[in-house]
This record gives sequence, C-alpha cells and structure tokens, in this order.
Amino acid sequence: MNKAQTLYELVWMSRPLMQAAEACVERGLTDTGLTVRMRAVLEMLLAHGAMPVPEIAARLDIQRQYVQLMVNETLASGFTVQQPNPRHKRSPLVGLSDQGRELIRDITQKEMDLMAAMGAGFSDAEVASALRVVHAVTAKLKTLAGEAE
Amino acid sequence: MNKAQTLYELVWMSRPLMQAAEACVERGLTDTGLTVRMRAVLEMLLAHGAMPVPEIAARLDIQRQYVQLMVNETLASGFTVQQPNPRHKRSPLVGLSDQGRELIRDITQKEMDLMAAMGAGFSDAEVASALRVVHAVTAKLKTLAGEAE
DNA sequence: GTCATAATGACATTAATAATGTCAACTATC
DNA sequence: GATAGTTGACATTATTAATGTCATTATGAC
Repeated sequence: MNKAQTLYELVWMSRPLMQAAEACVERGLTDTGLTVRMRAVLEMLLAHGAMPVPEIAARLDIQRQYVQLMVNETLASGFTVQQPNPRHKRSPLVGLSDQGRELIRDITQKEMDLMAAMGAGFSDAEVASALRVVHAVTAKLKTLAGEAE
Repeated sequence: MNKAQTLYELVWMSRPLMQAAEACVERGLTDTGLTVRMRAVLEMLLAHGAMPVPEIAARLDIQRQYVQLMVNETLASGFTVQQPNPRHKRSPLVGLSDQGRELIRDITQKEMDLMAAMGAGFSDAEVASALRVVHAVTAKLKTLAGEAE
C-alpha cells in the first residue's frame, strides 16, 4: 500500500479511535458522578489552574455558552468552586474544590496507568513518531478545511 | 516525555484529528449534493458492491434504522438504485447508480490526491508505523471499554 | 406445507452534543 | 461619562445517533 493510502486509512481511523477512547474514559468515570464533559473542565483546571469560563472555552475551542453549562454542572456537584476574580468582578474564576482536585488526579492517574500498560507493544520512538505524524496531519487538515473559498 | 504520556496525547488527538478530517471532507462535498453520511454509504458500495441496508449497517457499525435514513437519502438523490436481491425478496440490494459511482470515484480520488500532497513531509515507514500504532491502540481500547464489569 | 422465529423497512420517540440567538448586567476603554 | 465589548443566563435550534415499535414478509425447522 502506498503512502497516500496509508495516510488515508490513518485519517479514517480517527473516528473509531475517538469512539473507543471516549467509551474507555466513560467507563473510568462510572460511579464518580462525573460525565465526560465535566471531566474535561476539571482536567483543564488541574493543568492550568483556576480561570474564568470564557478562558476555559477558548482553551477547549468550544462555545462559551456550552462551557458555561459544563462548568455549572461541576459547580452543582461540588467539584469546582467560584473564586473572586481580581481582573473581572462579574466573571469569577472557576477553580477545583479539594474534592474535585482529588477526583481528577485519581482519574487521570488511572488513565495514565492504562496508557503505560498499553504501550507495552511499542517502542518509545514508534509512539513518538506516530504522535508527530498525527499532529502534522491534523494541522494540515485544519489549514485546508479553513481556507477561503 | 515518557511513552505513556505520549500515548495519552496521541489518544487525545483523536478528536481534533477527526474534527479536522470531517471539516475537510465536508468542504470537498460542497456543491455535490452529498452529505458526509450519504458519502459514507456511497463509499461502502463502491468498495464492496451492492448490498442490503442491514449489511451496510453492520459494516459501518451503525444502527440499521439510521443507515436506512442515510440510504433513503441517497436513493432520493439518485446516487443509488435498488436492485432485486436474490437472497431476500423483501430487502433489495442497494447499488450505485452511474451518477453515484462517478461522483464517489471523483470525490475519493480528490481526497486521495490531498493525502498524497500531505504525505510529503513523512517517510513511508513513518506513516505505516503510525497507522500500526493507531490500529493497535484502538483495538486495545475497544477491548478495555467492552470488558464485563 | 405449516408454523414459529427472525429480518426488514418504515416511522416515531428520545437522547446527547453542540451551535446559535438574545438580553440584561457589567466592564473596560476612550 | 459615553460607548463598545464581555459575561452569565436562558432559550432555541441543529445534528447525529440511539432506541422503541410495528406490520410485513422471509426464513428455517419440522
């Protein structure tokens, strides 16, 4: 099979891969009270600290109105708390509660353990190379899709 | 960065990759009268020949009721035609019309050209290795997600 | 051939995810 | 202070897909 065909297959594998990953993540969330989208909020806050809703939206590349819903859910469940925002009185910072921090740390750690187990069959170089290719392909597709007509 | 972290990133890239790919495919379909899901039907029929709706559903791993809708759209647009099914009188084979065959061939060819252009930066080995990794990761995630509790 | 069971197309309902629209309150900038 | 932009809140719409139901018709065992 030539390179173009292989790339074609790689691109079309993105959907099955994503679906399998989502199913796996979802499975890891059972009995935690979290949904996949709430998890995304917590992960963002763990990685980058407390921030207002519009910033979460920008980083996740999702509409802020939708992120607002996601954040509201995490607030209602007590995984996040609002903190005064020195830079904006109307838009509080959303930060992890102790409960939320512990939970998301636990979850991501378990996911990482899974990845470690899954990497058994590959070399570091293979995996790193695969990531580079996927990154590059994604970037190129994005520029193509976004071109002016 | 260690292997597990790299794999983790690779898995999480599946969503951006898929979204970029879909946007690109959609862009290629403008003015063809096709939608992405109709395209999926035509591609299946081009690759594997005429088949009844339930078989398309099985191969696409989608509910047959939903595939029925997709197929009905392609029939309404004249991209597919019903043919008598010797193995089942109630469930006709769905096959490509001349128009549909020409269209899907044209579309996939253009997509393949795009892939060829995109492969410029990588070696055959890199791309092939990336596909192997993605395949294996997807398969492992699927088994994990499907395990009994 | 008859009958039980399964497959099929058709249609309806529900759900999840996300985009879009709107607005009043508020903030920042000039 | 006037004006334009930001934000949270809420409503509406769209897309994609799963699920439920049912009458019709095949299929397969006997």
